[in-house]
Amino acid sequence: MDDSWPGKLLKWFKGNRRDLPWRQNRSIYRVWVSEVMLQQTRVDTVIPYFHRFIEAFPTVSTLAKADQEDVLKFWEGLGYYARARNLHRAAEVVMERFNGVIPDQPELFRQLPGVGPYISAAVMSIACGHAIPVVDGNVLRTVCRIFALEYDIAQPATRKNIAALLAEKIPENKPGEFNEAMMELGATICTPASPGCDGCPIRHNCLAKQKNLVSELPIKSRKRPVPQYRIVVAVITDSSGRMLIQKRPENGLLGGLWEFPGGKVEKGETLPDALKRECMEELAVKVKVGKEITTIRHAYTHFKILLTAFYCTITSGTLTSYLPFRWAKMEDIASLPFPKANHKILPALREIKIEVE
DNA sequence: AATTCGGGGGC
DNA sequence: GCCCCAGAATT
Repeated sequence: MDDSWPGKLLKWFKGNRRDLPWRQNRSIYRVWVSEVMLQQTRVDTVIPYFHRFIEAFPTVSTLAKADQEDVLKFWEGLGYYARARNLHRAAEVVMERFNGVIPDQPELFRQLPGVGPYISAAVMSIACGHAIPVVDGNVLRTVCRIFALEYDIAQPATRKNIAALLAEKIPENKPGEFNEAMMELGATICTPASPGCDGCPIRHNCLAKQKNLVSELPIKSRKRPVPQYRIVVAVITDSSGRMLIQKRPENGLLGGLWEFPGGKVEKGETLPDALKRECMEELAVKVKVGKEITTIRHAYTHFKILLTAFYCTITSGTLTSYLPFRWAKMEDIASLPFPKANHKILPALREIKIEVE
C-alpha cells in the first residue's frame, strides 16, 4: 500500500479522470496542441477549438504546410495569438530540422518556439514518460496549500522552488499521470475560491487544512490597476460597399489579425480629429468623418478600451501603408482572423446598412 | 524581475 | 466589477 499523498492522488485520479479529447489519443502532436491551447485558458473553452484545429491540421506536417492566416482563423477568439504563430513556426522547424518527427527529448523539444518550462514538462511527461514536474496555476495553488507555503505565487522564483520540490515527489513510473492528477485536483477540487476539501483525496495530508489556512493560501501580490484608452476606428467603404481593413503587424497585440483602421485618441483631441490624424498616419489619406456607428467596450489583460466607430469618406490622397490592407465584404471578414473588439462593431454595421438601402 | 500578450466564466 | 485560467517571450 502507498500511504504517501502522491499515491493517494494517483489512486483518486484513476477513478475521477475527466474524459477530455486530448486524453483519447496521446500522440505527442495532440498533447502538444492541447497544452498550447490550454495555456491561460480553461478546459471548457479549449475543447471545441481543439476538435476544429485537429480536424483541419491532423498532423504536424499539415500544420507546417498551412498558411499562417488559416492557422490564425482557427485560433480566432482564443486569444494570445502568439501561441498560434509560435506553434505554426514550430511545426515548420520540426519539418526542417527534425525530419518531420517531433523530438521526444526535453532538451530538444524545449527549444521549439512557444515551448516553455510548462509545455515542455507537460508534453514530455504525458506523451513521452519523462519524470519532469509541471508547474501551472493549479499546481502553484495546490502545492502551496498541501505544504502551507507562504510563497508569493506572483513571483517567478516561486515556480522554480515548487518545481524543485515536486521533482522529489514525482513518481518515475507514472510522471504524466501524476502531473495530470495534480492539475485535475486543482481544477476540480482545490479551486481558488471555496475549495471542496471534504471530497479531497489528500485532505489528511494537507497542512493548510490542518492549520485552517486553506482560505488564506496561496498568497498572491496584486497588480497595478489597468488604464483605459479611448479608441476610434474608421469604416471606409468603396463604391461597391466593401470596407477597408488592414492587417496588424506580425508581432505584438493581436499580431497578424485584420481590423478597421484607427487608433488611440490623444489628450485634448476630439474623436473626429483623432480619426483624421490616424487615417493620415496609417493610410496617407484625408478623410471626412461621417455618422457615428456604435460605441463598444472591451477589456484586454492589462488595459481597457472604449471604442467608437465612424463612417468615413476619403476626400483626397492615395491609399498607402506599410501594412497590408484590402477592401473586404462582410463575408470576407467572416473568413479572416478578426479580433473580438472589432467583431463587436459588425452588428451595428449591418443595421445601418439596411437603413441606407 | 517585470511587462506584455485575449477572452471568457465564475462570483 | 475583479479574479483566474494546463504560461511564454521579451526587455
